[in-house]
Amino acid sequence: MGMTKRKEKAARKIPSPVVRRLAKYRTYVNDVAFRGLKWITSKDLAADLGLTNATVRRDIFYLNFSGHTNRGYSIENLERVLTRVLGLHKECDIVIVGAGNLGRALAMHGDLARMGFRIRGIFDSDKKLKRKKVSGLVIQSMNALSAVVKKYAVSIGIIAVPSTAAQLVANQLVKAGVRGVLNLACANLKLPKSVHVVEARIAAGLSELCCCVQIAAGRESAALA
Amino acid sequence: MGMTKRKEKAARKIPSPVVRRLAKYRTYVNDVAFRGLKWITSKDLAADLGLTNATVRRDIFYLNFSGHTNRGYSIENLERVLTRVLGLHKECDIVIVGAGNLGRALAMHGDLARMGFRIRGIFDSDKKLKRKKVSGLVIQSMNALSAVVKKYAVSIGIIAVPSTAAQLVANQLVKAGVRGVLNLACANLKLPKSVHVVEARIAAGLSELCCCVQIAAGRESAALA
DNA sequence: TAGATTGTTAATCGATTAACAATC
DNA sequence: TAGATTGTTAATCGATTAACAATC
Repeated sequence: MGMTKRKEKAARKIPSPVVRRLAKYRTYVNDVAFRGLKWITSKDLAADLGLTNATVRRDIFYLNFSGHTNRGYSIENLERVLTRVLGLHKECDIVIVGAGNLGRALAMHGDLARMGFRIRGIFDSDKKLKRKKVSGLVIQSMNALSAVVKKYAVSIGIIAVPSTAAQLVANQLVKAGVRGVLNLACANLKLPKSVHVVEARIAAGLSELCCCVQIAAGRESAALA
Repeated sequence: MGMTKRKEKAARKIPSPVVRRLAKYRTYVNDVAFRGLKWITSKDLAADLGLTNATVRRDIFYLNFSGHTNRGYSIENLERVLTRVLGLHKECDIVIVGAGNLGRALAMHGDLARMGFRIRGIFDSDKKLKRKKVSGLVIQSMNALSAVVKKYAVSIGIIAVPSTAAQLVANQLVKAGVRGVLNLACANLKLPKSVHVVEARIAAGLSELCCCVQIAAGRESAALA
């Protein structure tokens, strides 16, 4: 294969807790770069993100990226490496299924465009929405999904339909050929292991918070008693 | 205190990976209850959610809830216990900050109302939106936030503003007195440890998927070579 | 009864953290 | 130089899984 030792090292799989933090690091360095900073230490990065400096160095170790003694990491270079590792250095084609409030909100979402996600189509089974426009895109019927996914080699689909329809839509997306799914619905999707699923956890996140604040409240009243 | 041994056991803190799965279990049992099932085994639950039966039993063990040999768990009772543990047995008051597309989409979101989340206010700093209505609620200026949070003892705030404003809004929510924050923006919030933060991970989730599908694609082409 | 399933402990696995030599 | 900081290994911690007695 002619691969150098160095490349082999870089290619080993990054554990998903680390990937999740890398996305945070990228948001962070993006932000501090904008504010004009040039260098960041593992200590400062950790403090700002609520982590330990050991975790930060361990994570960056996966990137096969080097910092400098006494100065830390070059923000510009770290941003470039993180962007590349996360696959954000090239545009990424996505589709949105569901043109209700949530789907339309995402289609119009500035952050996504800024990060290089290109929305190649928005679909809805509701005939009444067909041919209406959202953010420059014409809403299409579900029949058109497969052709669009193939035409643009779309790798990621966003599910923004009611939870009752989520599994059905997920199946259609997978059949059409997407490799990853972002699920905004409150539903447990059952998909082949080859397809990556990320939950946006809106409803589930609120449940979790509800649980946490309840426990916290209980502790407080117990402490007062 | 007169607490029985049993109660003490139930009160011990549930680790957050477990809480996250409990929310999944609840969605699941809610669904199968609707379909008329009465009993579910740890084996079937695990298979449907992509877990091991050991994990399911270990998790339910935290609930201080008993199943039945040979039959598994009563779906009705499990649903009740999960609902209570997650704090969804009583209505939960929330506010939404940001009345853009995303904020309005959430305000109109059926799942949240169905789960017992009561939206007590929607706020935006944009004067042009003031007094407009969303889903029966009048959009209010940020000045009104604190009074509403106090009046209804709101414990959770949803951040649906552009990422540049997220930290500022988070600070305002915490100052107003919320105990938990659901963050829909792509920003790393820095808040007191006493405040629980859950990330909806829309942009971050897409990054993660982008990273995963890219690696998967690389593997495939490597396999072909 | 034999088989299925739970409840619970102990073993395993993986992620985080501590430690520290190397370096500037 | 002394001090700060990285890169990397080893130790620790916590979560998941395996195992199995108890039970129906």
